[in-house]
Amino acid sequence: MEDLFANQYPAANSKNLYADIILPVPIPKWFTYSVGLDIQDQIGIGYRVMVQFGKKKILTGIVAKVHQKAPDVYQPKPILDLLDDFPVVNALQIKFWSWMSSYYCCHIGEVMNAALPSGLKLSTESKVQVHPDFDFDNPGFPMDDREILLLETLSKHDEMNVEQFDQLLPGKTSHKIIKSLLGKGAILVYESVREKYSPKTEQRVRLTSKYIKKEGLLESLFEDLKGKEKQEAVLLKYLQQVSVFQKPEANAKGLEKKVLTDHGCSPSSIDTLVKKGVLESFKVLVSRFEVPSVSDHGIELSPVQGEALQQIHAQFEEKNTILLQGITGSGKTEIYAQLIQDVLQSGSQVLLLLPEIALTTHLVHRLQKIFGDKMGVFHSKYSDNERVEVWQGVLKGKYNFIIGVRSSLFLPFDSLGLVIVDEEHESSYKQFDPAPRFQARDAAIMLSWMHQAKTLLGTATPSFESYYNAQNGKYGYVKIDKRYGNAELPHFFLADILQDKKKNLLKLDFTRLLREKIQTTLNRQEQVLIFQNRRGYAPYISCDECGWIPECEHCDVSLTYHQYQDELRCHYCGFKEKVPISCHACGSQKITTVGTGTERIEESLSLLFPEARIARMDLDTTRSKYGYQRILEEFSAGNVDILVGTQMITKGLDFDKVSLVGIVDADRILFYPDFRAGERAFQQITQVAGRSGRRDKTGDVIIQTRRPDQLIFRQIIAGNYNDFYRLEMAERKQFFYPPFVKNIKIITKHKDFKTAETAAKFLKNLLMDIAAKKIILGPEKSLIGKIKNLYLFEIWIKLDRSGKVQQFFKQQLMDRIAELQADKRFRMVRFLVDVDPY
DNA sequence: AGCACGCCGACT
DNA sequence: GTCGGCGTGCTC
Repeated sequence: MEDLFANQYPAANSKNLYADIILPVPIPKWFTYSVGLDIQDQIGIGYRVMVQFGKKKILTGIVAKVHQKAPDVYQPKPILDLLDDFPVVNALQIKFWSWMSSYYCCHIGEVMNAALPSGLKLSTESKVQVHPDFDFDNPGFPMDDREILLLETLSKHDEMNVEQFDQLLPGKTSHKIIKSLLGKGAILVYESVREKYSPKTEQRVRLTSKYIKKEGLLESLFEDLKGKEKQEAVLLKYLQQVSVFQKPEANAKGLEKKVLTDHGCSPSSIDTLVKKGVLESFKVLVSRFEVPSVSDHGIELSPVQGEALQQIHAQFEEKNTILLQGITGSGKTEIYAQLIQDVLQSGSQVLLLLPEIALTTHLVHRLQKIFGDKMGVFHSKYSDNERVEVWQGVLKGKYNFIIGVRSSLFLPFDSLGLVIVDEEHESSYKQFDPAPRFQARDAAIMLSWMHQAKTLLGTATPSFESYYNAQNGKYGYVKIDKRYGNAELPHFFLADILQDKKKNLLKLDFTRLLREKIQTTLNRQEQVLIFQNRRGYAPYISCDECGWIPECEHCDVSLTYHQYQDELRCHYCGFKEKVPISCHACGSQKITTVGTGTERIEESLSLLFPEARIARMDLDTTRSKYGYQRILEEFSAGNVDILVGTQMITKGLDFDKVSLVGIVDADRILFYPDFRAGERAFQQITQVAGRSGRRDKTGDVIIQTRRPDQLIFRQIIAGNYNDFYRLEMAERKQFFYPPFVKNIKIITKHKDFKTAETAAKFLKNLLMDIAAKKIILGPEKSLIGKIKNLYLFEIWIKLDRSGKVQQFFKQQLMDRIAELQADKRFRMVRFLVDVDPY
């Protein structure tokens, strides 16, 4: 197709204004378009524009920069349309995006994709129409059956989109036919933009004003309605719900139609009254969020909390970021609430980041009670329309306090005063796929700095990075080591799995100690949490005769057995298959499950404690929007005695009746081939242990392990973070691990093993030449060597911490990757760059 | 990432 | 012959 806008170039160029546009394409370039005279006065940073990209594609992008520097090698295309009266994105956001793209080595278009709710990203679709000049009886060219079918279908509709034709005709033939018909002038093809966000509306009715203004009219109306019982009922119901004479303004607001129909009024009789001019029907825009009532719950701080708050205020005088280490149950929520209130009163905005799992819990409800409709919630399970509404809410100043998951960093804040990152150690703050592969805690600190705001990192078990920064004075540091109301820390017990096994005391993965403790807890009518960080029934199944293990066809992993659906599943690509009846290698029928997942734990518990009510919380039981909430509510209502779960149960559960926490297999957490394994084990065990015992009760924690001699257990039990930190840090320093170096991981991905490997080797050689203080490890096959039929190789880079070195190296790195991708051997290789990987 | 262009096999 | 495969180059 020819360039439709070729004739517009000269006019658009006459005043030489250009705009750099961020487009949602993964191309590491800026795209400069010319700004037409008609929009030159209006256009600015953050406006959405429509541009032609390539030969026919129309995209919406965001203006990143307006300038007068003409591109010297090409003639820019004009901006087709300015879509907004006000910018949807502010200059600070653009700055934040561009920081993120350069720090995390990705394209700014990818950041934009992550940042904008897709409701704001207008897309175009190709529409097809019969050409107005086309005459069916006299087409002027011979038509085949498919062309006739297509044209006939098309003439029955005003317009159709290309996807509809794909359903009409088999295969991909429709595209071809559309093209040929277009050439013959029988049809028109054009791009149409569609706004995806649709506001929610509500149908309401009200009494027309004449019945209120004119006395007696209503009485005579009832006369007229005699015998028409249904209509009479509608009217009576309305008058009962809305006191139209006492409060005329109430009538103006009307009544939701649904209220009438819910009370048994028929929709048709309502419509009749509307036709008669008695009622009038109208639509109003409503929010998708229920407005919680603000109950003026004051915030009350205990002396310990008050003391911590004082310290925070004092340290914010000098430091921009503070690490608040408060043990589980020390009441960080109240401190947050007080800080938030102070900042809101000064007129600034506040962002509170939470890991996704913690977002449905009581913390949100607590804060909602205090801050009411000033507070917006941004959840990852929200629909796109809901996200747009939160976005608009921030933009219009309806919400000045947002509590949300990591993507809420991208909301259009213009004057943040405080960012709080709760559970700052949580590894889910790191996004891996897709790019941008950002660490939300670190990005929050940057965002905060751009707003000249303060950042508070809260946790019971700090990440090594944050603790290190607190120790060396870069961050402030405040510690609370008393539980709220002086509740005591739980008692820890180590249960030796191997010992019990030898003595035949291990039953279905449970040691005698854990079984006995569960029983006594149940007898006291208290609740139990059982932690097992592995979902499914069993990690894998295996043939007793020859040891054959079913593996995924597309990935380099064994399949996990899920008993509930009686199938084998790949946790990496979602592949499923029926459980084999006999071994594929030797034909034996003796196939048994190996290892233990949450499903199996649930089953074992029901065998060991048949009278107990047991529930399970893991990815499989919480997929739906309110999945977590349902299980948590059941648990907190006391309808469940034992809750089994993965790390999900370590977050935000605050239940008074939990007095026992059991960790089925602590070794699974500890012995993991990763330098952070120790740190993670300390955090996870401490976190889950913190769920045991509240207020006046002291809880118990049972850790089952094969290696009770491990030093880390003693440190966890003593709550001695400091000792643990010191020892672990010495090791990290010795072996060049973060926070002493900056890690960058590069993954090459390709469908051939050899190509993926060679690409990685070539890249490594190129990287060795970069003049920067670094250590390069690999390439090595990834831990999981193949995922979704793509082979994976990894290169690890340990880089000097200085900002200058990092910036230089990253720039070089991206250049070298571009260089390699230009080589046709590696064209199909994907290079993933992961800065500060987990 | 899409998408069009271009050069080779297997069918009416 | 042509239809349709996917290698390769480009997008302001």
